[in-house]
Amino acid sequence: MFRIGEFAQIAQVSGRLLRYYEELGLLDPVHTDPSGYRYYSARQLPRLNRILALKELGLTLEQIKPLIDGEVGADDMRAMLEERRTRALEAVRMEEARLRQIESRIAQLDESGEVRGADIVMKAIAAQPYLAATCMCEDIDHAVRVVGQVVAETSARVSAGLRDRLIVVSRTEDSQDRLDLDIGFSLTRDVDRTVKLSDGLELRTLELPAVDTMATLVRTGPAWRSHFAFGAIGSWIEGNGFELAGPCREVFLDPPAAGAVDPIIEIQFPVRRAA
Amino acid sequence: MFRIGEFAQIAQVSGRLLRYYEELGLLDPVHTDPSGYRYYSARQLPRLNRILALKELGLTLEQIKPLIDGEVGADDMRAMLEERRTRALEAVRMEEARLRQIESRIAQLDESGEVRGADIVMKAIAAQPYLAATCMCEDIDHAVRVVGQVVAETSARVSAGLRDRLIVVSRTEDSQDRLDLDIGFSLTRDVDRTVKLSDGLELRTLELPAVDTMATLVRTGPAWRSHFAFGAIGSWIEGNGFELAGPCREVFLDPPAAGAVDPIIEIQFPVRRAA
DNA sequence: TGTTGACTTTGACGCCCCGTCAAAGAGGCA
DNA sequence: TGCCTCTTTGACGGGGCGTCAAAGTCAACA
Repeated sequence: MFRIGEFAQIAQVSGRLLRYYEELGLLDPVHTDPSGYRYYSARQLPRLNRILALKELGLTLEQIKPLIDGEVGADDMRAMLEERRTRALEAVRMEEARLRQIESRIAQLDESGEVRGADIVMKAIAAQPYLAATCMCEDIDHAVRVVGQVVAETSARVSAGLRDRLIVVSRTEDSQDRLDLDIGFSLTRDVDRTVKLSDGLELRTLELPAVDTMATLVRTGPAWRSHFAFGAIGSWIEGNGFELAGPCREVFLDPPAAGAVDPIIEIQFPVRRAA
Repeated sequence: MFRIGEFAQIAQVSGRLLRYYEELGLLDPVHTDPSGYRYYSARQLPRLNRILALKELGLTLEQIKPLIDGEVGADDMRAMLEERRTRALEAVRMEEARLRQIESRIAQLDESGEVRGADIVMKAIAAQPYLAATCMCEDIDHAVRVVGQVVAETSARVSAGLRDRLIVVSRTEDSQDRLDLDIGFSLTRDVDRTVKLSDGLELRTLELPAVDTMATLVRTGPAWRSHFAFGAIGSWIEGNGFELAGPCREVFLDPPAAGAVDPIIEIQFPVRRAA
């Protein structure tokens, strides 16, 4: 029979923990004397160790309680372990991703003295209805002009209420010299209609698919500077063990009406873990 | 200018989080009207995203605060990142170990329907002074007799106060058929003396070295059953990616005086990560 | 102009597993 | 008897918000 201090020392735990486990009904002392002193026996060590071992597996004390009381069959035990395994695998991957991100940033500090892509964030984006015109543009300036045209004509022609935010989707490959774009607005309601604009442009309803892992970066400034943002996000994707998984999007978050003042644009790249 | 709900939706965070960050001084709304409504601008997204990105790296909000306010130079930033990298690496290894343990237990359930080695726990053991006799024993029975002899003669001959707990250290290799043992007591004080016992045995002061990673298992029952416990701990070590790193110990936790009643023994194996 | 109904406010509690501190009592040694 | 160590109960804290409650605001529609 040991008092709590000695027992704690043998088991390499704190007295506080033993009291807490008693409170939870996980491990009662074999005897408590009238003054309140707790007494433990060496024969309780296997039970305590079983608790600690299960805790190591990542189970909560709540989950451990029925397990050590033998109130659970092998099947339930298996199910719990399988579930824990899934979570643990997930945790390993998350920690590895975290590690890659940290190392990527250290590398950036080392080579440039500053951190680019400091504000790249991964999100999940839900599917959304989309009313857009498809257009092959010669160059950036051409694209900017078409965007202005679409904004102006759409706000005039399309009834209010279903317009939400201006989005440009770019299916452009690096190798191409022309830009393959969709230019239009995401919708708040699911509407099916077609709108003809001037210069042969035509708005059609499409659906922007959901993307679970979307690398996003918010930038501002004139259009020709978007080049830098794309570069940053590209090296971030590479440095963090991802690869491109679809066409990128540019979401205009600020007043899309006034084309003059610096727009705020969120660039979105669908990505997946590189093989 | 967005109200909190819309801004939260754009940034894919909760309103609660935005209020919390304001409370911490991480991100103030651009404007708060007399009724208390908060208003945010799209231009605050980069700042919010920077916070979120740093949080992804595992920094605490406390640490992030000076970083986004630009009150920290590149050197301090580097130091923080290096420190985080160390921690992240550690976390990866811990999660991997956890995963191995879980999988090892699932495998045990699959092949035997029960979990052996359920109560194996890793501890760090500090160095401790040790007063012991070295003895080559023919077999287990011989060892048990010598242990009884050492216990009886030591408790009679050695002054009280420096005796603590009976420990048997076994340097025996699997291939050998004789047991190479140290049998003696750990000491509470550092004493240097030699004690002669009968049958040519001699107690000398040694030091049990500290072990950082010690796999331990508490068992009870007669000596010949220790075989099973050793088997369990052996397969645990293998199944969890460790390997043996030194002589094992048996620590008698119960009254070492009475040799008859089932002793409670903690078996300790020094281990290291397998290469 | 009133009435919804959706949104927002502050405030508080909860979570998970204890570490840590405080004040007061108990046990053991000189 | 005095003193020192150990133990008791009780409470707070922490990290990063989620969640609920009660009350106030806003915009749209009848």
